[in-house]
Amino acid sequence: MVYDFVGIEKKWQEIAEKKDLFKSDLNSKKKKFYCLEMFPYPSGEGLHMGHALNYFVGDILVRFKRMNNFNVMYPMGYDAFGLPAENAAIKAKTHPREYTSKAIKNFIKQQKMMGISYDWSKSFATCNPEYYHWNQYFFLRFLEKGLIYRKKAPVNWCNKCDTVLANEQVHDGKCWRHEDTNVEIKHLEQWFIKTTDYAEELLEMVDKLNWPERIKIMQKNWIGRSEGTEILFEINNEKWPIFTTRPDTIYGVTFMVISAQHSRLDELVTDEQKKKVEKFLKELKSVSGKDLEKMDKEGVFTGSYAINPINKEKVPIYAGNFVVADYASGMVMAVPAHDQRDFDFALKYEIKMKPVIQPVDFEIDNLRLEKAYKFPGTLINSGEFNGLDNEDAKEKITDFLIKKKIGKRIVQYKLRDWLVSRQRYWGTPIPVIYCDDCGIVPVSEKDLPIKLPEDVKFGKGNPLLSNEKFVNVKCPKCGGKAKRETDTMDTFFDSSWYYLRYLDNENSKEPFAKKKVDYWMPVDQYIGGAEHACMHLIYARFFTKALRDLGYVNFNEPFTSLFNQGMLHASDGRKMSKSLGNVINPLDIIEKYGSDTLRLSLMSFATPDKDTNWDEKVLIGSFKFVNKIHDKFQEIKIGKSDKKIENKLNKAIKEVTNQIESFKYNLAIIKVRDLFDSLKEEESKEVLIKSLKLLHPFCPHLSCELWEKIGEKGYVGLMEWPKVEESKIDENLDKQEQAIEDLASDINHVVGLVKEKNDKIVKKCFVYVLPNEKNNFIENLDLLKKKTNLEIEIFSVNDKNKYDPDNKSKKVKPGKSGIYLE
RNA sequence: GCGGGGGUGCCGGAGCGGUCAAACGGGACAGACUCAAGAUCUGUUGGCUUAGUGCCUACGCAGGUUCAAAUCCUGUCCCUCGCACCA
Repeated sequence: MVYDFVGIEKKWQEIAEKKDLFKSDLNSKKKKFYCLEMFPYPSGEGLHMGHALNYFVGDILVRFKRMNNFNVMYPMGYDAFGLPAENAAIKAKTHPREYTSKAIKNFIKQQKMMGISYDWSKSFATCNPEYYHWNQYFFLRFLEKGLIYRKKAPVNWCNKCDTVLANEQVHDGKCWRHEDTNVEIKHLEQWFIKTTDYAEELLEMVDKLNWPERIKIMQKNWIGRSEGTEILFEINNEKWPIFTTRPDTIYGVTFMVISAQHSRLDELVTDEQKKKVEKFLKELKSVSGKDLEKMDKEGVFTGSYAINPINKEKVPIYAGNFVVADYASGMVMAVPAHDQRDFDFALKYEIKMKPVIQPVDFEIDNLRLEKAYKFPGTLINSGEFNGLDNEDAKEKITDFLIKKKIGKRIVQYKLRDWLVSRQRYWGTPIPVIYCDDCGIVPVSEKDLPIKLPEDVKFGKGNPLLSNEKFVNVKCPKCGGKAKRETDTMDTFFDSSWYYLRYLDNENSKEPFAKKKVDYWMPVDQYIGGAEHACMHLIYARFFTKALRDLGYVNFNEPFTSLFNQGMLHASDGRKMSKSLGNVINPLDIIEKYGSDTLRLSLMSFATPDKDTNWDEKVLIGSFKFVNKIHDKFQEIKIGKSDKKIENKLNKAIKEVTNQIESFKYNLAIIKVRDLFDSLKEEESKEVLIKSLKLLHPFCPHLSCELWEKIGEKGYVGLMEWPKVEESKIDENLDKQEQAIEDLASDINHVVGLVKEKNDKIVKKCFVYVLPNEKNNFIENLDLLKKKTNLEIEIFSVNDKNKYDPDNKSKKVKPGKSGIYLE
């Protein structure tokens, strides 16, 4: 009978939807399990294979958890704001809202066709005012709390996006969305969120998370904690703090470098040097258009000097391209003898070097240095600290500076505050009004949501500026003329708390009811790609902590466990992308083979966390299997099962359970397949029921169909997961099976030899076995015949009437039978 | 440069101290079924050797630890991903 996967899959999808089978239940007595996949960005292209992989990983787990008596929350929504949609809409000459809602409809249709068991009643899209209302609400709360502030700062600007970017959105000096576009530094006044307030906690709690190690490492590196000393250098009678992790080298300072982007650079530039500095800054801009990687360390003398507080030495201050403006104080003390960057710079500009650490194995003082010496040693040229071990000296010198009130111990982080304003249309309007008299005035809460106006002109610059009704408002404080903020929020703001909104998505009074969030949160299993390690996953963690401190939630971390599915590349090993023309659309596969086959294939050809290349061949094995068992169940008789299958079944239950729990779906599928391959034409109802339950997470539609076929009622996916019956697991049965395998393999081997050597065609096989083993072979005679394709006769060695012309029964040992062929 | 992950048979990919010439799938070859094809089922698929044995060579390369290594350690090469002048 033909396996009509299209009809079967549609049938069961409709049943699930009509009966609302996957609805979560706030009042359940069961243990809760909140499973979440990173919500997609609905593009016009529809779902890609990576989405499919992501959702299958989650759906398998969820179906398994439901069957294991968990009250499951499994929602899906759409990260619908954002630049790509805005750009795509402009290109298609349509409105972003229209473009997005079309894309979302398409996504939903595709996700339903995949048979993912979401509770659709929880869904929402972030571009709707019912959602972004609460973005604005939280923005105001943060503003109130001092967690959001506005400042002029050197910010990253992408010319293609026409907007500023957060630090996290700059990869390799390029825009995260435009690999070919260098990010420019602009000095602009922007909104920032004080993520750095939580740097320490974000770092500390990483270790407690059940997340992939590499993600944790990436976050730790991103947060980048380092301990050091802040030292006050005197410049033009003013104290300037600088940060160093090497206070032990302070006597070796021969110059200072201030970042070329430093906001106070001007103060240091003397009139004589002004032209040179300006020239340098100009050149710097043109250089930034080239390859940042190959950029040399360059700089220019500012004309000013700093006084080293420890020895009162006067050292020149340079402006340099290699100093990061917004890390620590944006200026460094340079110790060319012991830091490679400073060394390179000093060499280039012929600045003197002064070694202050004496290595153990050579005389540094008498050597012309070829590179900086960065290793341990003893202090020299360092006044009263001479002779100290340098590690020791770090402490002693810092203590000394503290005592003199010219230094302190501080901790620095690489993590920057989160720049959240964007000069684009398709995002949440920032609820702030600028009044000439009152300054920055937050929009009153009762006026929320500030709706994104539909009527705008797209072109150069922020489209919101084109709607005067939106822009020109009265000041809420004084009633005078005022202008509305036209920047919108970074869409990462939207995705920082969406997991909370699912739990109460229809609430119009508050972002969510605390009671519901208390029950469901934190997310027990989060699933998504690794590309968000240092963006979404940091923002969401930050947001949770901020909400906790504002009293909205009572937990510390949003995502207890995280699973990263591997990257699925095209068959040529390259990224799947439209421009390369190597994209495989999951829908095409589903139409051709069915969603169960796609799921089974994606999950069985490698562990799901491994990066893989797509290969259409992987479908073949799964498709064969699915067809095979479909056919098998058309004929199957319900009756009795033997001990062998019960042994296999129970072992499978045990193993599959463990393997699903550890995401080793590929191995679980092997066991399930082996089990189904072993089912005979007649099996007991119990065996069939349990087997179908094991199959269900991997082939939800087919398992339902076969469930019905064997006369069972209800939905398999809501039945209880089978329990292992240890008493039915019998190692002896495995051994017996192994004995048959071994014998068959021996016979085949010898048949081969005989054929080769004597050119003899074997017709019959006589087997001599120990009396206690004979039964097993007799019982499995058919199997032996099948495997060897021979007539077989079995004799016990003590059988006096046995036919044994070559006396092969002499060879018989326990576990080893004699064979005679003729 | 720093930090992750990885290099396994014709291919994809398990395995992560002994039970490993290495799960499972694909492919190839052979056989059964069939008028025939497909599907299905069975077997074979590193080399030599052998009436079912024994040996050799193998898990990127080179060493080492161990009675024993695909599995542990060291070095090295290659691929891949993330961060990148953070003082």
